[in-house]
Amino acid sequence: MELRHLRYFIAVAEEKHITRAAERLGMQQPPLSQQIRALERELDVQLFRRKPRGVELTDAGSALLAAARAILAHIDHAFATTKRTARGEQGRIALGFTSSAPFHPYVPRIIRTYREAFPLVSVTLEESGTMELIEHLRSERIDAAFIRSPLASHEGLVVNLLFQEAMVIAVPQEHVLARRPSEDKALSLKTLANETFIVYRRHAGPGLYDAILTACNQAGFSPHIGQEAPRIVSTLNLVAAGLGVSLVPESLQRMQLDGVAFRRVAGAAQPKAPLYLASRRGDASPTVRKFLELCKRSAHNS
Amino acid sequence: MELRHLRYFIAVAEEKHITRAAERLGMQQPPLSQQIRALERELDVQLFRRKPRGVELTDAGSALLAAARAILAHIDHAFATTKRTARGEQGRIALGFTSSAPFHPYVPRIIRTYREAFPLVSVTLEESGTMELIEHLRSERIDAAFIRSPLASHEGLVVNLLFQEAMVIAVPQEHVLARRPSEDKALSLKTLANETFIVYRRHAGPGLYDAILTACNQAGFSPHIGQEAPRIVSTLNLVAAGLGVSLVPESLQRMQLDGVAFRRVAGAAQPKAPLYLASRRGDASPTVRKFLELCKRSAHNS
DNA sequence: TAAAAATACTCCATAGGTATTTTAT
DNA sequence: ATAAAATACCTATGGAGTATTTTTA
Repeated sequence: MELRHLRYFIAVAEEKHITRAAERLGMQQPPLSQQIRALERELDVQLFRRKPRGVELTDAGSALLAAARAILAHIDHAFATTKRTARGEQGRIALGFTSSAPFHPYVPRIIRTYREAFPLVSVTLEESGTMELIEHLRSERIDAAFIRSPLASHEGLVVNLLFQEAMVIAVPQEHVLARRPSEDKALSLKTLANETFIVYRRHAGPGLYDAILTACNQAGFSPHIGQEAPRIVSTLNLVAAGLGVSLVPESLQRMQLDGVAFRRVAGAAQPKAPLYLASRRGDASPTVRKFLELCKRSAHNS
Repeated sequence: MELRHLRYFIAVAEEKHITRAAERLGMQQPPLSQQIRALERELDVQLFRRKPRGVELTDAGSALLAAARAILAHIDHAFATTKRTARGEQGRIALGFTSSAPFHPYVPRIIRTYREAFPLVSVTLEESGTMELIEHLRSERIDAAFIRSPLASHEGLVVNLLFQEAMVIAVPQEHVLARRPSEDKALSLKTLANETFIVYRRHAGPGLYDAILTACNQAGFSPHIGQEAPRIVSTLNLVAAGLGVSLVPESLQRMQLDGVAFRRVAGAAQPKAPLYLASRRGDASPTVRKFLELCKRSAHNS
């Protein structure tokens, strides 16, 4: 059995006339008769009754006609889906986030833009610690992850810098530094030299931890590290509870957390928090490639 | 595109190895490679990544694999349905009845037996007057009808006698004939010579009408015809109302209608009510043919 | 008897086979 | 260096064409 048989069968069934069907198919009557008979012999079923002015479908032929059309439609559909998948227009993509990433305005914007551009791709999102995200990337549980650490050393992964944003000082609302009147709501880092710092756990993702240490060292002091929070957002809860101060990406200000005051860092040397996109090196999935392209384009245009 | 391409594609996708897939397919590697490439060229999609130790599916290939399996299953299913249809095991059949037919015990039994033997055939039933049934047979609204008139003259239809059953006398319960004590509950037809007869309308189906007239004529009188009922069952309602007497198929006794008494016909010459099965001459539908065969077998065994 | 399908045959396109080269790790 | 896929070329099956016969209302 080949699709040819079904195509020929449909033509004959529609024309009720082998000679006319052969014309429509651009062939001669005898080979068409032969193929129809071959189909009937293979199925061991009479599909047409031969009449002196054409042919007519038997009951079995009618049943096959409906099915044959559905089968050809099924094939068309399968081919269209295959092509869309090859163009990255259809499929699945799983994305990971470290907890601070969704606050960066570009990240939700990228996701929204991607979903609008590729509505047939089902997108799943997962929030997790940076190290877990790296592990999930390797195990193909996710396809790309927004993280705050470069971690370029990881074999088989690529990490691209998407954005840099300023870091801001977070202090408890009741803290003396929050009350100090200030024209531009800025504080120099040096004023924090004797404060306790709340940081994001280094082994859960060293990016921000190292950024804070570097900034303090450049400001001329080595910070006193207090509690280490398991997630970036919990850093702010600890600050709100009065356990210390921190330096966090400025986009976290939109959390509107009671008990925390934010202050810009005074001076020219603004500490920066990077946002990276991690993915598998050489990932061949067109879906993922299209997503990475979109992210890089977005980063470039900002 | 031919089914060959899908079959080959599935084999290669499952083996992840063109050479092994070729072995499994009983062919050589180069033609298989060629067919796979032809499929990729036709779809304009890369389905496999060639690796030094075999091949692996691309995303598009995975999408096609699932679809290709579904398509082959679709074809298998279509062929099975076609074969069952050719054997009369699947499809539809529409049956008609004149109103008295369902009371004959063999008729519901035949329908039940048929449905058990051919559970995939959907059976629809319709009750109507004999002439309407004949018309619906011609217009292919129904495929076979149980009627009480031979009507063999109808061009293009075949009418087979299935059963003969005795006719019984129906008299109003309060009628003097119903009260007359009788050993065997029989009455001779002659005792009805002066009664008014309720009959089933001749133009709605002449079978019973003519049977009654013939029986009375043979008994030596010409019956006085009163009201003509539009359906056989309404004949009994008119008898119950005291408007006359009638001769009806004995199976109608199971109606248990208040106000009507039944009496066997005394004597050797029992009038008979026939039950016929009408169908289109040369109906090629295997479904219908199987049903007719079953009916004839049932009639023969009774 | 006439229209259409079936049969008998011929041809050739292409699926499949054989031998070899290229590729990728 | 090696396994596997690709390429080149050849063969032959069978799909399609031509001529004719058979079928049936």
